[in-house]
Amino acid sequence: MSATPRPATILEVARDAGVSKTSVSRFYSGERDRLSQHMQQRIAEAAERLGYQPNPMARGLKGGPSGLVGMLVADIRNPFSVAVMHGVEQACRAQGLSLMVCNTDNDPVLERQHLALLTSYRIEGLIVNAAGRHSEPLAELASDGLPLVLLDRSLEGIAADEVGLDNNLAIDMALDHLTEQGYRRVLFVTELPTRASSRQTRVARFESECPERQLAGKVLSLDLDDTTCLDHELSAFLDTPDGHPAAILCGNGQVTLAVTRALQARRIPLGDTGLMGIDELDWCQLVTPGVTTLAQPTDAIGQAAVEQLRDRQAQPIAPAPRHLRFTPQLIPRGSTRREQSASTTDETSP
Amino acid sequence: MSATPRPATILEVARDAGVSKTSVSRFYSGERDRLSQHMQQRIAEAAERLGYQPNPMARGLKGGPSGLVGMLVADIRNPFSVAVMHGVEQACRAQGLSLMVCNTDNDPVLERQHLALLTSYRIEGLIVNAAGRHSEPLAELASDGLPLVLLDRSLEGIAADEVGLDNNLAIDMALDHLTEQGYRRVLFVTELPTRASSRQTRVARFESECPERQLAGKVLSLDLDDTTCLDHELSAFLDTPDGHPAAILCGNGQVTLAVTRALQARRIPLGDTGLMGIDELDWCQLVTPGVTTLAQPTDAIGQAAVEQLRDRQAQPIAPAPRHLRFTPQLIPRGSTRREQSASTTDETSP
DNA sequence: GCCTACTATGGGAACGTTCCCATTTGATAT
DNA sequence: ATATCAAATGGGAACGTTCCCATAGTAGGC
Repeated sequence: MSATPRPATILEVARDAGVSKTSVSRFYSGERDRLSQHMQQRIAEAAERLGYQPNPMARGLKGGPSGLVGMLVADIRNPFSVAVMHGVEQACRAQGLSLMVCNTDNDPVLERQHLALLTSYRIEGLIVNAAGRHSEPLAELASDGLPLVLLDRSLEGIAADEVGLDNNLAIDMALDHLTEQGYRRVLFVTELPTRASSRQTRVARFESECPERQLAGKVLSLDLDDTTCLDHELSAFLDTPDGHPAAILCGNGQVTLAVTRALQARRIPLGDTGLMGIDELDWCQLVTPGVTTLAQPTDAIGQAAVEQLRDRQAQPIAPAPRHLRFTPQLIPRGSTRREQSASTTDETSP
Repeated sequence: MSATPRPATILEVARDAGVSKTSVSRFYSGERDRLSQHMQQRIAEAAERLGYQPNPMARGLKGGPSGLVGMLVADIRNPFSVAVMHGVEQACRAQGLSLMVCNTDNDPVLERQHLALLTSYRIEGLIVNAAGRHSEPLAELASDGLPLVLLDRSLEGIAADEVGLDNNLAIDMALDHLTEQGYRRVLFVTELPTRASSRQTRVARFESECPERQLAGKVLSLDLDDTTCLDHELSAFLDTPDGHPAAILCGNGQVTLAVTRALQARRIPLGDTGLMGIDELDWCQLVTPGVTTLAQPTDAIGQAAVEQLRDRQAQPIAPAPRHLRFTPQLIPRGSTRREQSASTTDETSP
């Protein structure tokens, strides 16, 4: 109905309090200790009266700190990303920072566009969960000195802090668990590893560790949109029993979902054929015997990312990139318990 | 390493092109038709050369259009919210708008805070999926003339556009389906309806429609954190068989998750006891016979929200609030198919 | 030829901050 | 006393835009 009533400005507060705008500015720029008690009180009162709130636009124009942190998420519909984002949010809140999240939908063009938006808003740091192995604009930003944290992957030619799962450890834990449960053949299903370094790391570790454990390991990397391929490869793997119990290890939540669907479509009971996934999901305990997972400490990861940003900001001269690797938590469930499917009773007795 | 190289300004472009900054400004403010062809070309070239990009801060300061749309999400971990958000994003992109999303975590204080941030960035419209029934700051914003769209709920004392599910229709469809499948007793489980109007609408419709269909309806509203309450009430409902087949209707995805967990903990097979949920989720087809759902057209809802915003922006004088109600899609699955377990009316089987 | 009207351009004052540089105190050291 | 210094405050020039209001030219109507 009415036109927007212009919010109070610093000048009005200053007039109302009978002081200079500089003092009010100081009051709001964390230089309160330079002001006398008396002045602080008068400013606080005037500001309260007028409902004053600093205008970040004007602040940003002049080059002051924006209190803004940007976050680039490759796929907002990935529960892992959302969970980490939640951790990031909490940490930002605790630090008095505001978070601006952009979803790139795995599209480099969008990424570029959002990056432009974020930088134009003078973000003080950027947390990236990007697609791809390489990003020109990101590299540029990093070399311009913008504090940067890479989530769950590294990017070629960018020396930035990295926060994520300890991928080697995760694979080791998964293989240990599967070995313990008596599986001797493992199929590692992952999305295209060319798209993310963490996937590559996992694949590499898987390939080097399987022999160590006398496991017959095989890697299947695919585009999740192509479901026929998954079906086909799954059949190929499962239809050559060779007497050894087989298990499938899924590289992330999306894969776990796709594989579980495929298995269910072929009416393959879980447990007998082992199933294990990286990333814990809502439904993992719901689908029949439960799906064993390696849960990532998403909150901790998000929080650590913000902390890294702050550290780097505080440093006058950029320190060497640090890599933080978190330990996953094994949540064992029925999908990797063989004894329950009593058909194959073997060496291990209760 | 190096200090951030200051991006080019409008003045530099103007100098480089040998024109005035006003002309450059016009070039970027959608007034190109006021410029001669020759001038347009020169500006375009100079801008290209210098990699110029308008600074939205400075633009926002002066009061120009920000091209920004804000979105307030009550709970980012709710897949429904994320799905709608995705639709909103797409629509914004198509319109050349930027989206700024804030998660309020169902906290009024946070909501207030984020609202302040968004308004300070001069958003041109706001899409709200808020917690609570009433919001002072929101009401204020709305009466100040900010285009506002309420997602999936209305707010007391706010006359804004609303976009969401046709709740009455949804309840009708659910009850029709359950009746058809032969269920005669229905428990409607919902989160606290005091928190959202859409929940209240659904409850009201449920209560008025059950008698019409000769259904024995009962409403259970609860705080999802309190799992013991759910267990207890579920027992009470299911342990008084009275001979009539019973079903549970879940008010949203979170409830469906909680109820499914509870049922599974008590080893109650689905289908025999009916289960149906509003909101489609990843796992609904995975958990054993499949969970019947009413899927919301989330993309369409998100897109409609942005469209509403644009419409309202275009209108010089605020039109009467419009309410857009979408039709859900019934996805029937095993959890509401009785005949399959019709052989045994026995409830406690291994 | 002169007034008006319109088109294409440019100058400069905002917008609300921050921050550099005063200026005004009062205290302390010489 | 005077010089020095720190603490407390204020004035005013940026920051990069937009937009109001000139200023030229150019055309048409009388």
